[in-house]
Amino acid sequence: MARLAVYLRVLGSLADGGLSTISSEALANAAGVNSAKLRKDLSYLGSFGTRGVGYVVEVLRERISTCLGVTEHRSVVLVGIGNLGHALAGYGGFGSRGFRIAGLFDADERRIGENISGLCVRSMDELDAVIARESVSIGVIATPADAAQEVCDRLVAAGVTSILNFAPAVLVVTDIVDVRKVDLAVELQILSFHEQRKAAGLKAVL
Amino acid sequence: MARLAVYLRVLGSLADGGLSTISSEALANAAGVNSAKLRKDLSYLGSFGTRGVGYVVEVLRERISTCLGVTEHRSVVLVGIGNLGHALAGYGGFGSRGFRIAGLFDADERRIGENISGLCVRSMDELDAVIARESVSIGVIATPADAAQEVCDRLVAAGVTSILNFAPAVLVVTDIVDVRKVDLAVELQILSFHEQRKAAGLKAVL
DNA sequence: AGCCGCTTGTGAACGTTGGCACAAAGTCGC
DNA sequence: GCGACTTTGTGCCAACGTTCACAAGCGGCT
Ligand SMILES: NC(=O)c1ccc[n+]([C@@H]2O[C@H](COP(=O)([O-])OP(=O)(O)OC[C@H]3O[C@@H](n4cnc5c(N)ncnc54)[C@H](O)[C@@H]3O)[C@@H](O)[C@H]2O)c1
Ligand SMILES: NC(=O)c1ccc[n+]([C@@H]2O[C@H](COP(=O)([O-])OP(=O)(O)OC[C@H]3O[C@@H](n4cnc5c(N)ncnc54)[C@H](O)[C@@H]3O)[C@@H](O)[C@H]2O)c1
Repeated sequence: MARLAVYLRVLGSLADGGLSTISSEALANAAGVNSAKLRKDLSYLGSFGTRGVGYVVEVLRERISTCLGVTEHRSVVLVGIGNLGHALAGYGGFGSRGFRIAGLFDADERRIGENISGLCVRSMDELDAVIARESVSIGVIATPADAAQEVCDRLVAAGVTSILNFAPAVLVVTDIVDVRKVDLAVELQILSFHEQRKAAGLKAVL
Repeated sequence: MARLAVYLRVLGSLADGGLSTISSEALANAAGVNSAKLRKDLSYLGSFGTRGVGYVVEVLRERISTCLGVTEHRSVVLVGIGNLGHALAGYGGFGSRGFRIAGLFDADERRIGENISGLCVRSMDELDAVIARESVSIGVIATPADAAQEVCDRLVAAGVTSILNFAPAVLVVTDIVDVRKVDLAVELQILSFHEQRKAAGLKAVL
């Protein structure tokens, strides 16, 4: 479930706030979901809440972390260090969530060697070696759409089994490989769709 | 439905490729979905495919565009011009999908006046005026998580009714406002979760 | 013109997800 | 120690999304 990750993030802030236990009700509010749904989600991981009190924040965090598999730090490679790639490479949110950037790669010779917050942009030739050496299982694609499938194939061939794709392209992969895509334009169009609906509703009222 | 936007994008490439009609089967493959699902999606917009032939690409594009409300160019404002904000501001994908960036805003005085591909970073003081003047209905938040709710409130107060949030924070809003969030860490954790499952499955086989 | 094959549109079955509501269980106060 | 209150865990149902399967409709071919 996608919501587990959100719970984990909220629990993080709560732990920083010094709270040691929390009820499903409160956590559900903070995460923006129904409390019953939250309890059902947690019940998938086993039952370890204390009735009448709630959940111990630390225990819960650890349990969810284990389930998500972020206890052992996973390595990711980032391919395509353009506009977006730079932002991702410079983003601190990777490390704090249990992910390590094992390498930055780009096809453009001029970018190779560039240093971004401690990491050096590498040539695509080194991709296979780095993936094998650091046993990378996740690849992030931030290249233009035309190159996405090609890069994807290379990543899969090198042993990557999960891909996060920012390019507006549909990737075809073996079914042992998981692909998630983030498409800004799609998100905006969905919002636009709702705007459209709102406007239509308004007209209907008049 | 979120998939309409994907269909539209795929149709765009197909139109560039010179194709004039397409069957649900082919379009479904290109978009990575089931053909029955695609037909059902399209049937929501009315029935205008030709049996035995398929859909006329141009008609379909126009119909979906109208439905998504991207025919009239929508304006968006972008708040928080840091790492990510720069990438977004410099991204060409907005204009080509029917969105116009009406303004870039940041709280940091040092960023104000900065020029990013033809757009000038403005002070937050001008936010309300720009939103009103250009009748902006969509706001994009790329500030740190702490500032997200505050910025969100300002956007809503100024008249924005749809928000795309990149900050890892849960926003609370009136229910006339739509919020979509893009959270990189959550995406990675979901992939990590599947990796975990794969590893567990592997162990079960042994 | 009539038949044939292809493709759409949709009804019905299915699995999944979300939400209510309540019993079980544990804590806190007295 | 006991009762009352709080909160979890879950059974049940409704709604939604997905998939299959097929009849109806259209174009092309003869
Ligand atoms: N910038 C954004 O805000 C944004 C938002 C959403 C989606 N996207 C998408 O993300 C992708 C990247 O966007 P961008 O703005 O960073 O583009 P960009 O052109 O700035 O960067 C693309 C990078 O990919 C590299 N590249 C090209 N072909 C490659 C290959 N075969 N192998 C390895 N590297 C290769 C290029 O050298 C370049 O550095 C695009 O598909 C874009 O549509 C960008
Ligand atoms: N960089 C990434 O790849 C990435 C990926 C996913 C999510 N995010 C999230 O996106 C957000 C921005 O990331 P970033 O890397 O660009 O951070 P950043 O620190 O580089 O940029 C944040 C910008 O927001 C501005 N800002 C701060 N408070 C503000 C306010 N109250 N009003 C207006 N502007 C304000 C700052 O001046 C700064 O320019 C963060 O929440 C981050 O977690 C970033």
